[in-house]
Amino acid sequence: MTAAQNPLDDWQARGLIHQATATGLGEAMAAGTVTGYIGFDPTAPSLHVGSLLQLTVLMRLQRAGHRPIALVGGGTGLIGDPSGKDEERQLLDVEGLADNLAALERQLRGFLDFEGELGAIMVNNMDWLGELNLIEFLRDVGKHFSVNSMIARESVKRRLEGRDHGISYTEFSYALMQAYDFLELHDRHGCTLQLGGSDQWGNIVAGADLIRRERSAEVHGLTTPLISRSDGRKFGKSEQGNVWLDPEQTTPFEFFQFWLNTADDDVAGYLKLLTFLEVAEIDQAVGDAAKRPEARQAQRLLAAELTRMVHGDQALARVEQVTKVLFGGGELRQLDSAGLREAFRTSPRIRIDRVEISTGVALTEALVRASLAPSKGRARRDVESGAISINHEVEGDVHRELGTGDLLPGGFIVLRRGRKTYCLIETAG
RNA sequence: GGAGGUGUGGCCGAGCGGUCAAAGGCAACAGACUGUAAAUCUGUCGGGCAAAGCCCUACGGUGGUUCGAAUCCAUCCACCUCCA
Repeated sequence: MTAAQNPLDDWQARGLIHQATATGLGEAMAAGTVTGYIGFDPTAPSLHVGSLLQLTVLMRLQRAGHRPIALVGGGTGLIGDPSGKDEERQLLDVEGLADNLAALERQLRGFLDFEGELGAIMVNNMDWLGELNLIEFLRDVGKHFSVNSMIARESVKRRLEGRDHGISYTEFSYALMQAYDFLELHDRHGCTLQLGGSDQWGNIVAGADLIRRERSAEVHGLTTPLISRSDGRKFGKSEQGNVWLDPEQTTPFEFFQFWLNTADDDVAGYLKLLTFLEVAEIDQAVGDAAKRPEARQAQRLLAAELTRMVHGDQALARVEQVTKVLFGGGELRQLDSAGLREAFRTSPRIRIDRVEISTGVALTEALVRASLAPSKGRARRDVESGAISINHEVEGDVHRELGTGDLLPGGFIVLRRGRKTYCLIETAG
């Protein structure tokens, strides 16, 4: 582990800092090890790309020689954070939450180093929130919170004004829980820094205030900006919905493609926010890429860096191979069976009986079964408009049947609709 | 409690007895162009089939009137506006 350093200048240069407490965080970081935490909500069984920024911030903290704490909200998850929400949340049920927590912890462990002197720490706030005594909590913690200032907070105010929204006492209390988390981590692990997205600022400051009052200690808070898109749409969603870090939910191929499709205007910012490449290196790469925008080198760099970080070198290599075969030209027949299998490892696939193939399967039928078309009528229209290709060759005949002659080495057929939608047919039996 | 209005395809919105699987717009899908981009243009856009045709399902629910209903009537449901 490297000696502690102050990474704030670098963070500033990357645009990572949205708001920070005015106190001497930089000095503290230069002087010695700082322990900082970020909380992750167990609202889903996987993190998605929206959490990636927080994740990398913890990694940066560790790389700069400080100790990161990853907190999973086993307790707060039962309450629900009103920040940034217009409506009261559906309470999560206990079993679902337990599954989410386990998955979340598993993921987080993959990104941080838990070994050694400055090893990361994993905590679950259920461990202390679950044991709280209501009377004591209200006396010790509640006493430090003024309802007057709590209702002045933007996230609460919005909910008080909207006559059809409202906010329950449950969610109103959320800020106290999170503030208490900070205090608890301060006591348990000497944590003096809380990081988070810009929507967490209020909760973070509440925690810092609590610590100042209860422990007379000065602690720090820092928030990252919301990742935006130049076209104004919400970051983190593809056509298929959320982009998850779990390869079961979003395949490495889809993950890679998501980043590869980043708009030119966004790519430099994302590289700085999310990758560990040096700022100068990024500027250089983006500058070079701009000379030949069609090659989209900057997007390739971004996609490669993040795919490697989340899914590993092997997955990246596979994904790049798939990308090359799918978008680089039609050399499908040159690939041997193993290569094909590898290239389409992450593609959707269906099985069709070998016997069935040998007697002929209508193309329209196959398209429906492959989920490339919702109905045969639709499949027919797609074929007529030249959208469908078999093994990378456009097929315009509606009455075309798939037969053994279409099988690639290894017994596959590659069906494609449009440019980007694929399905692999495997034969079985 | 009283008066009135509205409910149409993923969304908005026309239609107000047959020619309506329902104008138009948006979204979506595909094609051309391109950089696996944006914009633009073109086509498609409920489902099925031996398909320029036929059949099924569909205009909030149910039940009627009619040769025939998204369109008329009754009733129920939902939402909205106004009055008190």
